[in-house]
Formats: sequence, C-alpha cells, structure tokens
Amino acid sequence: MTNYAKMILGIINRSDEHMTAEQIFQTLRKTEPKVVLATVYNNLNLLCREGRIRKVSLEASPDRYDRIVKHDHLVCRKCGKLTDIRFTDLCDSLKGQLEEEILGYDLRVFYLCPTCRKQGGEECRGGLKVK
Amino acid sequence: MTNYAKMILGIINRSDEHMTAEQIFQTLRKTEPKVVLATVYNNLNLLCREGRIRKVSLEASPDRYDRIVKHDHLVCRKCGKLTDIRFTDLCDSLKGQLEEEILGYDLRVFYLCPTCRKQGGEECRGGLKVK
DNA sequence: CTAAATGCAAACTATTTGCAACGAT
DNA sequence: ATCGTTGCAAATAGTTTGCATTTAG
Repeated sequence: MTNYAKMILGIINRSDEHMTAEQIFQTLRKTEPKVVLATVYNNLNLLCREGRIRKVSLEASPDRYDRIVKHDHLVCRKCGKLTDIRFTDLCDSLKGQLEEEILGYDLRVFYLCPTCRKQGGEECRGGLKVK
Repeated sequence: MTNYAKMILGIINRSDEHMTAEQIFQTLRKTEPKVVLATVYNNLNLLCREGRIRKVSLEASPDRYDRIVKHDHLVCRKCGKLTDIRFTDLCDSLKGQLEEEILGYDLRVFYLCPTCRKQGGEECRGGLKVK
C-alpha cells in the first residue's frame, strides 16, 4: 500500500460519513496539496479490488466509499441520507434459502429519516433524492 | 400515460432481462423509429416516479430498469449478471429490528453464477464486473 | 534499475437539460 | 388555445485513460 492509499483508507475508516470521491479528495488535499482527483479514484478502485473498502452505488448521486465492517444501510427516501444499521440473523436466513454459496450481500432499507418525516414533501421512489 | 410510456412499461414488464435505457431505446426504436434516447430517459424517470417500475443502480454499469413485482436480486460477482430471486420472511425480520416505518428495501446477494463458477478468473468485490 | 504510482489533461459514458416544434385535449 | 410531450443538440457529472514524469524498493 502506498502512502496515499493508506491515507485514503484512513479517511474512510475514520469518518462516519459515507464519503464521495470528491469529499475524500478535499479531505486528503488538506494535508497533501499536490494530490489530484484521478489519483484518489485510482486508489479507491485499488482499495475496492483489495477488499479494504466497499463502494456504495446510489441512484442520482455519486458513489460513496464505506468501511468494510459488516453493516447494512438505512436510506432516507426523501433526502437520500445514508445511515448504518446492523440487521442480524439475515445471513443465516439467506443461506437457508439459497443452494449456491453466498459471497456477500448488500441490503438497503428505505425509510424517512427523522428530519424528513417532520417536513413532508415528495418522496422519491427507488430510494434516492432527485437533485 | 402517453403511448411511449405505455410501450416502455410494456417492454420492461415483458422482458426477463434487466434492461438498460439504451437497450430499451433500441427495442422501442424497432416499432417507433422516431423516438430518441432522451425521451426514453424522460419516460423511465416518469415511470419510476409513479412507482410503475424500479431502477437498479449497479456499479460500473448503467442503471437497469425492472418490474416492480416484489423480488430480490442475485448478482454474479464475476460477470455482473442479475437474476431474480425471492427471499421470504425477510420483511418481517426487518420490521422486528427497526422502530421506524419501513418503506421498502433492496437486497442484492452476491454469488458466482453457474457459468462463471466453472471458469475461474478474478472476482470483483463490491458486486460488479469492471468492463 | 525497474516497476509501479502520480499529476495532468483529455476522453468517455451515462444522464439531464433547454428550447423550439408538435400533439392531444 | 393550452399544456404536456417530443426531438434535437448541447451540457453536465462522475469517472477513467493515456502518457510523460516522479518515486520507491
């Protein structure tokens, strides 16, 4: 792992946000003014391939990069905010229902976050806010 | 619903594939030579907003459009192929674990499809083939 | 010394937007 | 006559690529 890769991994692991490449770039830039966005993307892809982070693709919004610690996501149907949550016993239930070997899974549960629940307004199907 | 919207909905409901906008466009074009891709996108977004179809965002590949009939997805970690599957009892289990009202969920289970299992080669984390 | 990583700019892909023309109420 | 839908072209956003240069083992 190169220095940049380590730092980027650090940024992702340290943050509770689900950061976009751009946000990671802006953060890294504070200490490494020379770094460019393409390098951040290269390293993010590298880290994904190595399985050190995971990429979360959301509709109508750039990809997020996330720790690999096992957890699921709550997604607000109005503002698109992502929150970590851990549903238990899911894996066993899945395994019981599929013959093939399960390599992993990705679960997103849609809801209205506390802020949006109060406010009303149009929900957006499919899980994500249209900008 | 306009004619185009109906036809696009028809294409999606009739196909067992999870089609991209481009594929839908190519299909529609056969009977409607004048239609353009932007119109297909407009209608797809419309249909999503109305909840008549759902959009499936995958990494490193264009969005797919899918029927709304309740089902989950198996995703091959090597070739990225999407297959429908229905896991049962999931919703109840989720509801038991969350106080907030659940508006829906999206579950993808990663595995190796029969074709790829035989062939070997590098898997791709995060669920989708890099092109 | 060599191979891999970086900076930079340009390319690319998927998708959206603005606007004028069209079509259906 | 009006308002939403379409075609078209151009714009945009996010991400990737090619290549010359630098860096690290």
